[in-house]
This record gives sequence, C-alpha cells and structure tokens, in this order.
Amino acid sequence: MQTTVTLRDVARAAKVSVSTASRALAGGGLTSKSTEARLQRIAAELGYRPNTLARGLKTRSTRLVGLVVHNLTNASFRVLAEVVQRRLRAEGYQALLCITADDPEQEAETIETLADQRVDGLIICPTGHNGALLASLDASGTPVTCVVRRDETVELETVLAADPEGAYAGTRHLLELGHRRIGLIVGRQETTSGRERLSGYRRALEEAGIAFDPTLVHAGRYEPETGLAGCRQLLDRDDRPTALFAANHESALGVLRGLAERNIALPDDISLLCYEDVPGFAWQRPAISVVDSGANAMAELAADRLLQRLRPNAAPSAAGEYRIGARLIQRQSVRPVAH
Amino acid sequence: MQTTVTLRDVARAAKVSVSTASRALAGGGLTSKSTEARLQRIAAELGYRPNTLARGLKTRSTRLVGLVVHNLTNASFRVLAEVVQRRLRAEGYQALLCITADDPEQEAETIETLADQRVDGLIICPTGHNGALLASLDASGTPVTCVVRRDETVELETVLAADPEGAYAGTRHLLELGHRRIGLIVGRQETTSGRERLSGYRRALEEAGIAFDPTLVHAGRYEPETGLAGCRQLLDRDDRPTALFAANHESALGVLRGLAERNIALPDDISLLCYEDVPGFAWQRPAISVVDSGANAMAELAADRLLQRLRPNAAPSAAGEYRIGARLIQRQSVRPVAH
DNA sequence: CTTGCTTCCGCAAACGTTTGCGGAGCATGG
DNA sequence: CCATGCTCCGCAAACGTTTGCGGAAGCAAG
Repeated sequence: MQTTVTLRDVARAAKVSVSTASRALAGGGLTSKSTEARLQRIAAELGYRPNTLARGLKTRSTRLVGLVVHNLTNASFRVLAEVVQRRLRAEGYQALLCITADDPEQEAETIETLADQRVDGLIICPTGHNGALLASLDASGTPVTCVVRRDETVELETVLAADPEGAYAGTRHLLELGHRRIGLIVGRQETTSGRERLSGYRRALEEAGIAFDPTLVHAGRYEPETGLAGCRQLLDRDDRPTALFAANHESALGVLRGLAERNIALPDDISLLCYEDVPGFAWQRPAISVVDSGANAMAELAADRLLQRLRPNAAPSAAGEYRIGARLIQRQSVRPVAH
Repeated sequence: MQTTVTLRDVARAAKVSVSTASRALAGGGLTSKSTEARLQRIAAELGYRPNTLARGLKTRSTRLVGLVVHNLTNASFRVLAEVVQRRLRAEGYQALLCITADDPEQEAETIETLADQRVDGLIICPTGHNGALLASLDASGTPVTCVVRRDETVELETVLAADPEGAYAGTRHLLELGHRRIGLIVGRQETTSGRERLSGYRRALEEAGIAFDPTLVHAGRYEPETGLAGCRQLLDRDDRPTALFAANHESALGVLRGLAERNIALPDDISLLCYEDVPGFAWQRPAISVVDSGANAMAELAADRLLQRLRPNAAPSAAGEYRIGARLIQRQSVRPVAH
C-alpha cells in the first residue's frame, strides 16, 4: 500500500513551495534553469507522477477522447479503433473505447457517460438518433467528429468513405467484364452508406444503359445472415445473376455460405465482388476481389481532424465533410462473364 | 458554451447546503425522504451531472479500468475487448482500451499512463517484461488480472485458456481419424500458449505411441506469414503430413494460402484443424474445423474476477490461476485419412 | 542612496466533490 | 420539566493540482 507521492512531497523535499514545484515541472521557463533541473531530478527520484484527476479538475482538460463504435468485428470499426488509438496516443491522448451495438439507447447513455468523464473530444460512428446530444456537446466546447456514418439530423464534422464512387467503381468493373445481371446485397436504406452504395450501383448501371431492376437488390443489416438470405433469394431466380456484389465484408461471408449450399463454384459459376477488404479475403481461396473502402485512411483522417480541433488555437467546429476514396483490388473471385 | 451546472447550483436552487445536496443525490438515506426526492427533481430539471474528476479526486476511485491487449485483429483480443467492455459497463465501469502491439516498451508506457489516470483496475494480456510494474500496481491497491497470457516473472491473478488440454483434444481428434503425421504450426516457444499447445500435441502423440518428430512442428508469431512458411516447409517433405494443426486463427489463414499455392484441396488432399474459432471459419467453404479456445468465457471470467476484487469488501489479491476449457467444433476441413 | 526594472518565487484561491463532526429541532420516556 | 436520543442538516476541511497576484531579491542606472 504505497502512499503515493504528491507534488507537496516533491516541494518539501526540494524546500520550495508547491507552486514553484508545479511551475518547475511544467518547464515553461517560469522558474530558473537551476531549480527546474533540480526539481526534475527530485521528482524523478521520488517517483512522482502527477494526479491527472486533480490536474483535469483545475485545467478542465483530461487528455481523454471518447471513441465510440458499433462493434469490433466489423473491419472498419476494428481498424478505426486501432489507428485512432495509436494516433491519439502519439499526441498524448488516451482513447476511451465504447461499444454501442448500433443501439440508440446505448449510444445516448454512452455519450452522457463520456461527457461526465469530461473527455476532451469524441470520435463517433453515430446511430443517427442522438444528433442533438452530440451537437450540444460540440457546441459546448467538446469537439465531436463523426466517422463512417453521418448523423443527418445535425451539422457536425464528418469523415466518410466515398461510397457512391466506390460502389460505382465496383459495379462498373463488373460491367466491363460483361456482366449484365448483377445482384446487390446492400445495407439498410436508413443508413447513409446503404443508400450511397446503392446509388453508386444504380448510376453505373444507368450509364451502361441497363435498366435498374429492384428485385436484384437485397437490403439488410451488415451481417452474414443478410448475405445468406440475399444470396438465396438471388439464386432462386430463373435468370440468375452472373455476378454478386456484397456491400460489406460480413454479408460476403453469408454469400459464401449461400453459394456453397448450392454448390456454386467461385468464380467459375458466378463472380463475387465485395465492398470492404479484410485480411481473410486476401488469404482465402479463391481470394476475394474487393473494393477497399479505405478504412485506414478514414481513421487517420478522423484522428487528424479531431486532434486539429483539440489544439489550443482551436478553430470553432467547422462542420466540414471529408471523403476517403475507395480502391478496387482485383483478386480471383470475379471473372469475365461466359457467353 | 454552456456553463456547466454544478452541485452548488443545485444546492442553491433548493436552498440547502452543498453537503445536503450531495447526500440527497447519493441517496443513502442520509437525508429525509422528502428532501431527497426534491433534490433529485431539481437536479434533473437543471440537468446536473456530477463531475467525475472531482468525485474521483475525493473518493480515490474513478470508475475506470484499463484494458490492454496486443491488437484487435486477433480473435481472442477482439472478443476480449468486446465482452469486457460490455461486462464492465453493466457494473458502471468504463474501459480504457490500450494497444501495445506486444511491445514491452509500449506496454510499460501504457501501464504508467493508466496508473496516472488512477484506473480502479487493470485487465491485461502481458508481454511478460513488465511484471514488476504490474505487481507493484496490484500491491498498491489497483487490482490487476492477467488474461490470455501469463506473466511468469510474477504472481498475479490470471485467467488462461486450457491450452494443453485443447491442443491435446485437437490432435487426439486427428489421431482418432487415422492421421499419423500431423504437422503443427504453433506460437513462439517463449510464450506460455506456444509451449502449452505444443505440449498438448506431444502428449496426445505419445499416448498414441507415436514418436514426436520435431521437424513436423513450425513455430513462429501468430501471423498469416508464419502459417504460410510453416505450410510450405511441411508440404515440401517427402512424407507429407496428412493433417495440419494450425495453432491460431491467423496462421491458419497462411496455411490456407499455402495449400492453394500448391493446389492441395481441403479436405480431400489434406486435413486442417485450427486452434481458435472465428466467424469466417464457420461461413467459408469448406468450413474449418476448430478447437474453440473459449475466448468468450475467458473474457467473461476475467471481467468477473476483476469486478469481484473491485467490490468494497475486496479480498486481498488472490493470485489464483483460472483455466477455461476448450471445445472441439467439427466442421468440414478434416476427414479420416485415406489408406 | 534612491529609483526602477527583471527575475524568481510564495501565498492563497480555486476547480467540484465527499464526509467527519457537531448542532438544531423535535419527540419520547421518566 | 429535564434528560436522552434520534433525525436531519450545515460548516469546513480535504483530495492534488494550477495560476493570478504580489513581494523579495538582485542589479543597473541615475
């Protein structure tokens, strides 16, 4: 039961006042060079570590930022958590990781808790139901940047994937290989990403002079189960699609299973393209072609933006929107259509 | 720029002293029922939220616990993060997630930072190089429980997978199907899990009266590259193994790739069993048989143990060791050996 | 020797809570 | 009517910092 050593102890050992000790350790040149050095030494010898609570109470700045995501299995969120954590730490911040399971209620509770903790900032993938809460946080001096998803009810700094372009590029890739009937398994249309990925798909189709067929798209949650359901539905048609475009990596897993169920071989019998890359896709067989949504870059940018606004000369929350470009990665799961 | 409402404001509005306000909101029956209700109401109306910093400073208890893992891509760590976070929150704690990349230096820094934040407890997968630091934390009243890996330099509460039994069960499963040459791809022998998984493998072999052949095992980091290298090495032998046992899910990815390189079909040409389950394995084709190391249960137990020691009537750090049983899940990637 | 300027440091207040101690009010029992 | 006990509340100190303000030295110039 070590009695933790406080600033008073350091000051007493150095025979100076607490204030001098504080200033010396802060090192802003507020004390003479000699006392500064001396106190640094004594503090080190005593093993002094400042109490962040007390400091935070006084300075109104814990160096904590909240990071809230839906889960950690989704690839975007996983890399988001990893790189944000790393970037923040490099700048002396700590990440407070929270998981909402995409549930507005949990999200609200989480945000409140984080506010109570007096986090300096917040990076969040919003559900879209707590805009007011977020906005008031941001307005009251705790910068909030949204990522991956946009909360449409409110104006906040947001960094997103270039989903329309990504989906466009992906379906266009399939079209160029001769595919005409392309099944799309996409996210719920209440979400930005769901809508945008669908719209990119449509645009590519229309440009190619192909009528949009709504029965070729299956929308649902980003889970393997929707992939499976969508796959079954699409495969049951008389005019079976020659290619499938799964709009996220988890639904692609379901598609894989669905194909296996019916003994449909990839890529011989059908082509599969997937939105979002994940290590397993590169390693498995056949390797899955993807359009990489740029989760890494997105995370980096989100961290950058927030850190920017965390600096002393903070610009007053510019509610900008940033887009991260997508990138097609060709592997083995798509091939030209046979005729 | 809202001026945050403090306890003083509530007290003033209710025309009582700050202390009464504090007690009323705490609700321990230290005030009359009526004032308690009245203050609850007023606090709610004013939107009062207690300042956790001030509270922590006074009570010497933030309700924060550090959670430090090597990364988030490894399945064990991912579910660890998810379930620990969930369990903690259910009890009113917040998780402070840190990532060390299995680097002792980053780990040391992380631990210090967490100590500075005055976390109430720590759940950590240790590198094994900062035992002293952890032990002193634990001794000074901040319970530390290790998970997944044991820090052998020191006595701390630890919850581990039953690796020897798991590996034993897995290779035994293969043996029962007639396999005699079983290639093992395993973790570095400096880690507990690496050694224990190897020892389980050996024991099963010896029980079956098969001589242990060190050239059949390939040890390395838990990464796809290790799996690939190991796979190549094992496949280059004249007497090629009839089954492969990949001792973690990431190396299994490498094995998959290695097999594909040489056009070796699963499970017709060779069997593959994998330690650690991961959603993709169940969905992909052929579905990979695994021995599930029980990451979920491990995480639950770790959280339980720590929470237990966090309770007021805290038992003085019992440095126990807990083991989580493994479970064989048969899917499609292993089959009886052909003769 | 006084004046004025610089450099360095100490005093004390403040941040927003919690909590030991004691006091006021009131009822109860002798 | 007094002693006693109980219930409820306020005073003030404390947790460990940071920081505005003022004062003590030191030194140079007049």
